Amino acid sequence: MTIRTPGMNLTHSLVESLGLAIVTGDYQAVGFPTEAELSAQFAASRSVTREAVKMLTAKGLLTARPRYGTSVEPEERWNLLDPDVLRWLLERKFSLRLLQQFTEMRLGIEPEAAGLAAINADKEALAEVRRALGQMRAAADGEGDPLVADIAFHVAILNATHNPFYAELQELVNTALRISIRFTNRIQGRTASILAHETVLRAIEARDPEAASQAARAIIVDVLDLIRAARQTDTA
Amino acid sequence: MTIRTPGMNLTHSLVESLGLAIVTGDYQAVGFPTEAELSAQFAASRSVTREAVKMLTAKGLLTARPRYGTSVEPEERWNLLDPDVLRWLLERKFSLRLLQQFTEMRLGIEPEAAGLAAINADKEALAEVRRALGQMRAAADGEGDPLVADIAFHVAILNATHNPFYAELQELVNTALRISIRFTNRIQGRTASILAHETVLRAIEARDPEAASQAARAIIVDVLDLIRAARQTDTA
DNA sequence: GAATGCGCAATTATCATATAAATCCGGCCC
DNA sequence: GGGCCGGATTTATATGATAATTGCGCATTC
Repeated sequence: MTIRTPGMNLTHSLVESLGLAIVTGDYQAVGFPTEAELSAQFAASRSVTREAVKMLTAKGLLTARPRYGTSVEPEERWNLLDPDVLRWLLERKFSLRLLQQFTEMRLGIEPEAAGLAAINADKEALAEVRRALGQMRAAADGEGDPLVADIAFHVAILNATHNPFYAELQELVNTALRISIRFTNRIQGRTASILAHETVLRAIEARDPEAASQAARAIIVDVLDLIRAARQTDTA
Repeated sequence: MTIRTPGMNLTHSLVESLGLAIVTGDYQAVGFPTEAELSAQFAASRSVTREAVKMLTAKGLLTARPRYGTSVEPEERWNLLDPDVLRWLLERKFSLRLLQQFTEMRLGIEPEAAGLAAINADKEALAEVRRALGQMRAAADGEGDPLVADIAFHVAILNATHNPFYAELQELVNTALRISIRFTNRIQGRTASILAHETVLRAIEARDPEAASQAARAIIVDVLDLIRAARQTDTA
């Protein structure tokens, strides 16, 4: 617990613990501990407790009012796209429903990003995408982690858009892919289709937004169908 | 300055001032004031200053280390999709480039959302979309604010997806639309095309994702072309 | 008996001060 | 020249006190 981790001070560790607990649903909407209780519980001073609560407030997870106390905000107010909140969401129990929602989001983002990349990508950005594809090929031959390579490919495309809002979604795609691949591997020994990824790259290189978009979309639709099928049999 | 605004305490007001200043670029990467300087500058105690800095840290705008001081994070680390950060971005000087990036983002989000809405929308969500379209029609006859109605329409579709990640982007779409419409009105007396919006609604009602997606896309592509044309003449 | 206003109490908000920890910088030692 | 050490600066944490906010119960009034 008291491991000395650089950049991991007491406040930060409180934020992590509380954030994870809140997202997991450990606290009901009412009855969140008071400052005094939290301080006692974590053996921290009120300053630290208050600063941690403020950080969680900034992420939309908490709200505090005098006399009333601190309480968990309804889920609609959470900043789901905040990297921390997203990570906490991932670290809690696996959920097919959540994975589907992640993936539906990717379906909006990535095809359009690929199209935009076909328009905007410069030499360096293109090189990065190529490098990631190379890593995927190497991983297929047993050299390197296929998961890392796959993620690098998708992230490289987001960056190639040169649009900061798409770049912002790296975290989401990263998260979605990690649990996605964990899931698809469980279903079948499927490895990421290198051919499909190569098609995306070729379209971007050819400066063909429409084709890039279609190719990227195909990859995700494939995954989404798997997930929907799995949910069907789960609930059936 | 000391207006008693509910839910607008000293810490919050500090967060607003600093957040806006940072996003506007008033502070260079190095040379951000120390806690002591900030406290003096805003006539607040160190606790308040520290808590404000923590909230901005939680949004990715700042970072603090002992001895080194507090400094502004590079723009890539900002949580651009945080509602507050987004709002500060809007409140700073108008920029065609930023508007284009907002709109490119909408191009990823909204068509897919419309498609998803065609699959998932329930009675209530559909009614909300219809209601917004009604408001747009009324506004065209001079009854009510057309901007509000237009935004309500787009937001209603995001909610109709029943996917919390799309719902999360209400703020972005809201922001983008507000400056977008301010801009398009400046270019020409164009009012939002009710026909185009109606096409989206009909497709959703018909449970036709493909058509809904296409129709939503058409609306945004239209705006994007305007913006790109304007940027062309600006830089030419 | 119901509505209204008042005051108590609980909780966060703010302030003030003190101490600890981290780390940059300069100088010293080898 | 390079590594080690100490001082100084800044944030991190602790602590205690006071102010502001507001839910809730009680009394008061009609």
